[in-house]
Amino acid sequence: MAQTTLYQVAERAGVSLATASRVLNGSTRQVGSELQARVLAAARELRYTANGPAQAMARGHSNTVGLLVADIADPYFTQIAAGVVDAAEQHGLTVTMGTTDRDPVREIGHLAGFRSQRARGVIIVGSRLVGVDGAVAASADNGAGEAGEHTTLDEEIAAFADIDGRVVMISQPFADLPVVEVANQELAHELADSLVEQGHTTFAVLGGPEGLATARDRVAGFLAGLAERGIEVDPEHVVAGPFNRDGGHLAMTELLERTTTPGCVFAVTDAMALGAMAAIREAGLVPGRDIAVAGFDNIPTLADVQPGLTTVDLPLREAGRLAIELLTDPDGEPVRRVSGQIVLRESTALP
Amino acid sequence: MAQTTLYQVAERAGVSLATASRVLNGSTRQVGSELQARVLAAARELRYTANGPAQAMARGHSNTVGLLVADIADPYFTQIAAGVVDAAEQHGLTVTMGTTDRDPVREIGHLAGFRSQRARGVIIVGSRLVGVDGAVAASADNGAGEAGEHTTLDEEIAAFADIDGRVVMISQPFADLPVVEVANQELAHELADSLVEQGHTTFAVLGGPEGLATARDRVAGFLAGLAERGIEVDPEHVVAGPFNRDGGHLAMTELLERTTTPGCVFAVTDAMALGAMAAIREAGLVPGRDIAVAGFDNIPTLADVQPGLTTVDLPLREAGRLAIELLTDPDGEPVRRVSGQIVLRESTALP
DNA sequence: CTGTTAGCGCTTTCAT
DNA sequence: ATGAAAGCGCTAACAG
Repeated sequence: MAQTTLYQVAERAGVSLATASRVLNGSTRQVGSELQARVLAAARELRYTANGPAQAMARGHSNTVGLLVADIADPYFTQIAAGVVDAAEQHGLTVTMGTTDRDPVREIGHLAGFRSQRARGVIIVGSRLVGVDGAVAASADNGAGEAGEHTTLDEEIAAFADIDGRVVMISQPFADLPVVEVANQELAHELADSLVEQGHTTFAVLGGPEGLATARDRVAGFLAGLAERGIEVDPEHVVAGPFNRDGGHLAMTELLERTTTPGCVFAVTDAMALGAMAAIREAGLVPGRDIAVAGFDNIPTLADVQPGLTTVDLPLREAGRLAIELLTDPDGEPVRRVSGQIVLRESTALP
Repeated sequence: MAQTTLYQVAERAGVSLATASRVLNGSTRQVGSELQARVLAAARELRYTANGPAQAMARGHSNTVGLLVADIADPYFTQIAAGVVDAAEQHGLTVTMGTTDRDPVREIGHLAGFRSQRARGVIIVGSRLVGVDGAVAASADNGAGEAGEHTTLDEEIAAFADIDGRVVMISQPFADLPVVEVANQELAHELADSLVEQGHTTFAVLGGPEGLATARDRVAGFLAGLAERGIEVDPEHVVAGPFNRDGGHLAMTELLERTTTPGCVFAVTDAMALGAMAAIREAGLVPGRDIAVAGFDNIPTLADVQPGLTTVDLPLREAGRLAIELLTDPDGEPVRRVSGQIVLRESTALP
């Protein structure tokens, strides 16, 4: 037996399709309590469940929001996603996921896919590579399978406006899109302050890829904080690497091969810090004793390990929640900002 | 300007709607290369993107698959999700997420939601509480907002069959549903073997909640492995607790309050092991030296910490991939099995 | 407050 | 191989 349709419900309740619709979908129109009760009863008896696609088609949009992240297995994204999914559920929205692996082509492809689904909006989670946005030609690809076409992010975003969809960013501003900003720069600055106050005097920085705004901001903020305290960092001691555990390992290894070993290393990400610590151990040194290490993000799993990693705690779930707010409240403040908190632990405690 | 419709494409290409549809949607029907080219060109020029909901309505189902997990921030689920999303993308499917927090009511609610979306299928990721399934009455709730109704998991699954949707499980069998099984019991058994071989003689077990099949299987397998080696575990030394970091902490704390301290503690989850190690430290002991600790799952973030945690590596991404296979290939073997690998590290190395 | 009636954009028989 | 036309289930004017 197929699913019950609204028509069947209306029939059984002895009302018109329109009335049944009005009762069951929370329309603004009022319905007499008598009929209302009958419709409700009929719906229950028939186990009526609305046909989403049909509603979406009639209304012009679904109640889906797309979530675009670089890697869904990364604790950073995962926490944001948790906030998004949570808030979405409260708003009666369902979230569909796409992973980009930081590939602008895939990003645009997913955007086209979400648009094809007539998503209410999409959330793009930061750490996008900058400087490649508008310039990238991508072959968009939707479920219907159409001819390859060339589009840019801007065009894709404009296309979203056509279907009354909203695109919001988390952590990385883009054009005039609503955005949940993370105080990367300020927090990195604060972290530098704290580290200097703890007594550290020589530093190195493990930055992410050049094009990553998040990484760049954290590095900049950190160096600025140091500079303010009169500490210069040898450019040789600022080394870039992929934005993950292996990147940290790589960068740290490279750093250790150079002559002077810094007293304290700041990795722009906890994951990178993890890799860095591994590299330090492989070099026969003890992280937290021979070389202090600090990270950024405060990923939960690391809260209990030894030595505790000094890092910056970010309200990532909250950021996800705010993104949904941005999406559902078109008239609210389009720029939300979340800050964070320095977490000092043993990895940077001086003997 | 609104989105281009198929009709506009057909018009511009000078063909019928049907022909345009056949060219653009990969129908089985053939179209002359001449017209085909014209349609393709028109689609490209007009930047045509199919209207998903319309297609879903006409076809009777969307190309969405629902993914149901307990907690999207948990590394365990996160890895599975990564595999699912990956494989789904390759099959041209999009995945929409729901979190249940192990609440059967929410589980059923999401199932109804996915059904309402006319999902092609849904993947329920294990660690469901058993013994409550068929019996739980839940008020399902779909986007259209209907009257509250009472449904059971079985009914919800049956309803899915009505829309030609498939429900598959990961890690926990249910009814006759296709399932990706994880060799929890066997691996726990093996782990016990390895630990005994390493020289451990007295054990304690930090199990999850009673109703969790995954937890139960791991405990059972572990105890069986020990028994086979002639080692009995005092029932007092098998303590249950929530399936997460805090649960491990709780259980370990409880354990430490009892008189005899075991030589080795097996936590059924890495997360619990983490909590346990914290508790051990709080008691002034050193995990890996005073008390050996082993976990299960091999969550990536923990690979680099000290002491390295002995655990069992599970091909979770692969499990996710297999679930999509189960969904897309109705005629394949309905029971897939993934095993894993013991990973011995310092946390259980005897001095 | 309730019912009638067009569509929404696409797929799919059924003819030709 | 191509086209005409009938829905898919629901919403939203538009009339009472």
